[in-house]
Amino acid sequence: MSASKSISSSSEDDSDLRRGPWTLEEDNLLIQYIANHGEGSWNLLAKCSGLKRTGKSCRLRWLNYLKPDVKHGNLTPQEQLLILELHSKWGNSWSKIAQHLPGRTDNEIKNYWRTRVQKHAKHLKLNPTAQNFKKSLGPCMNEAVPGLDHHDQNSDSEKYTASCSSGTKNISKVPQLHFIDNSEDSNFVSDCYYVNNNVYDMETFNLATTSATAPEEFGHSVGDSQMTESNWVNNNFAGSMWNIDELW
DNA sequence: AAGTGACACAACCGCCACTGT
DNA sequence: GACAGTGGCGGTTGTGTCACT
Repeated sequence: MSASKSISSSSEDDSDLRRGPWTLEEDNLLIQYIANHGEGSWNLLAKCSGLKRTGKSCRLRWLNYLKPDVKHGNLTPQEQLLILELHSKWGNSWSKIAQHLPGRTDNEIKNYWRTRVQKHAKHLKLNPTAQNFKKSLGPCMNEAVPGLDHHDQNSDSEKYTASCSSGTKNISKVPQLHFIDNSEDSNFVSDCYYVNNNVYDMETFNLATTSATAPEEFGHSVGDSQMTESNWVNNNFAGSMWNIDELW
């Protein structure tokens, strides 16, 4: 957008646009502008702020990275579980899922799903979108969620304890759901989730714990008898089962 | 120590829905 | 009612970093 460019054609406007990673300077410009004028009107923002970016790009940068309440850093086990739950419920409606994970963006969740969950599902020779995968997740996940809305409203701060923590990119150091490929580890039955010594059967999602943990140990009261074993997902599972040291 | 492969993340693209004119 | 513009969403790709050989 140099002054020397007096000839303005649409193609030239396009070529004048910056792409690729944002610089610190651009970030500051965007932050400053939004601080003064607020969010929204992204195209106008893009024009008036002096940024050589599209409105879309500005919006994306702000929402996914610069916005103050955006959490950076690793997804907590609770968040990971929630994503699994919500995805089993809503599919790839990332923005919808993101609404239930304060501070997390749809982009981040989408990335998480694609890079980890989907990949591991592939290793398991399951299509996460396929019927059997959903089926295996669905019943217990759906059952595990009844309090979901209510969680969202009441316990955000306690449930979502994600911190920005390290800021390092070494995600693998964080406790995560482990999807063990049985082709590599013959100790595991096929189609199982393996989480912290517990094996979760993909077919029924029964808890076949190797640590002799009875379902009732999760200390929940389940009104619905058919979901007794599955409710670990939503209750103490996340809170008590995850132990970084044990996992690593 | 160097090279290679895998992984995670940021950003872009295209499409769709909504709103205002 | 039709059209144009804008914003939002989901899918995809490119790049940088890390781990392993």
